[in-house]
Amino acid sequence: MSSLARSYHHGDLRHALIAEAARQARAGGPAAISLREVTRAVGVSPNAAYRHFADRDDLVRAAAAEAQSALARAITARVAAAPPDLTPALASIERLRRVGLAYIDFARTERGWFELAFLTQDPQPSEGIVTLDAEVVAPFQLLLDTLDRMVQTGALAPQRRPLAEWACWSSVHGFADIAAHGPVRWQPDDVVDALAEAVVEATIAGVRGTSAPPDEPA
Amino acid sequence: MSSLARSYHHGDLRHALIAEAARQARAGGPAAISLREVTRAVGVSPNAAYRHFADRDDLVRAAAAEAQSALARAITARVAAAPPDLTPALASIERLRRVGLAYIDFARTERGWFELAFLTQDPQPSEGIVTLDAEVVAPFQLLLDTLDRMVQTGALAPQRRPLAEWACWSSVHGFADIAAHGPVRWQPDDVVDALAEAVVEATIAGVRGTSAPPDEPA
DNA sequence: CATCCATGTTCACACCGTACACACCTGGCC
DNA sequence: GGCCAGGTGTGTACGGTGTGAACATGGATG
Repeated sequence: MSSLARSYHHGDLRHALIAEAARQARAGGPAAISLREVTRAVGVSPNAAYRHFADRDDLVRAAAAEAQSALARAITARVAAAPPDLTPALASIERLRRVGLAYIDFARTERGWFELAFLTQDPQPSEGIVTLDAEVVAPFQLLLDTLDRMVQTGALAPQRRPLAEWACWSSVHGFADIAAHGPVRWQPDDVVDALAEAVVEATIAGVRGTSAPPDEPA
Repeated sequence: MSSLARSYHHGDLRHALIAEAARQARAGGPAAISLREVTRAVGVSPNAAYRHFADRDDLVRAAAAEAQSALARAITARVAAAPPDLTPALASIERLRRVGLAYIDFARTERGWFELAFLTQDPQPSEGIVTLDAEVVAPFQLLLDTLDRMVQTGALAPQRRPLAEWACWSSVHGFADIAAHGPVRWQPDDVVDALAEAVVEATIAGVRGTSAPPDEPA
């Protein structure tokens, strides 16, 4: 029952299907997920998937959760690699910078997962009005925490805290999308890097109310 | 030859197919464009499309151009409706505000076309390095013009002009995408309106470098 | 009138998602 | 131990899709 694999029942088909779906989406995005090909790769008949998912969309959504956590992991890794010898205020600002740059880099290097992670979740929950925090996903929560920490360390004036997450997420997500799908995509990497840095710095300066540097420090 | 329709040759099948494809994408986005259904609606056999497009993707790209010009029209209409009694500097700022809000509104009210307009254009042109302005689409050109006009009227310091288009486009496009696909989508309209306004104002202030509270721990 | 060729048609194929009926294990009952 | 129930995977089938190859048409051109 425990270590006997491949008998007739798979053992943990659900997770195997999700993993394979995520693998396929990595290259071609959500559209590249084929239910038949996923089941084929796992070595099971196409209809076996219907024992674990309502339909193809249901499988894709499960894979999307996987992609979101991959994004969250990329961000936390980059945040953890920050230099340790900073004042609390500067450290919290550095953290925001790293959240933004990691988000953008993820969109560029893992375009398929980025598309997958940002899929429209279909219907609003039956409940009447949804508080935003209710369906917040991990990557967004990381941003909220970071901004809160900036307030604690004095790097962000408390009256600037409200709505700051939208300004930050908008500009970083927007540039990430442009870098992944827009015209910027065909530019050389170092050009995109420079643009990304400029956008993130402008965003940080914008939420803090300090004026952005017109020139780039070498 | 001229007014004889429906004989055997369609007359202007190419444009008819593009129009129908755009019509289908309006509701469900690019994925909702079905080559067979498009040809069916136009009253022609599926493979007739292959006389005018290399494959389905080619048709979708043609429809995407249509969506882009619809976005450009929405923006110019909103810009044209600006109050006429403003100083040049204020008028140019008001114009930037209207470009941003029109972009966001288009994403919310014409989600399918918004997705369609922002499709990844596949391969970079055979030419080595592409200047960005080369493949600039109409909506982006409107933004560039607006920023240039702000410099002319003194509403934007010339040294802040470079890269300003990326800061603006990023945050506005990012919020548009979040409002169209992200969690914000399920919020009541007036909440989204308020957020949109806040994001646009923050973007304008950020680009111009105007903000009140001086708080510099650096 | 004869002919060319762009345009549209027909047939065929492989693939997809999925509904339905059936086959197989496995765990809980007697 | 034997048996039954039900969760899990299979087989078959249907209608949909994009697309290739061969064929038909009919308007423009000699």
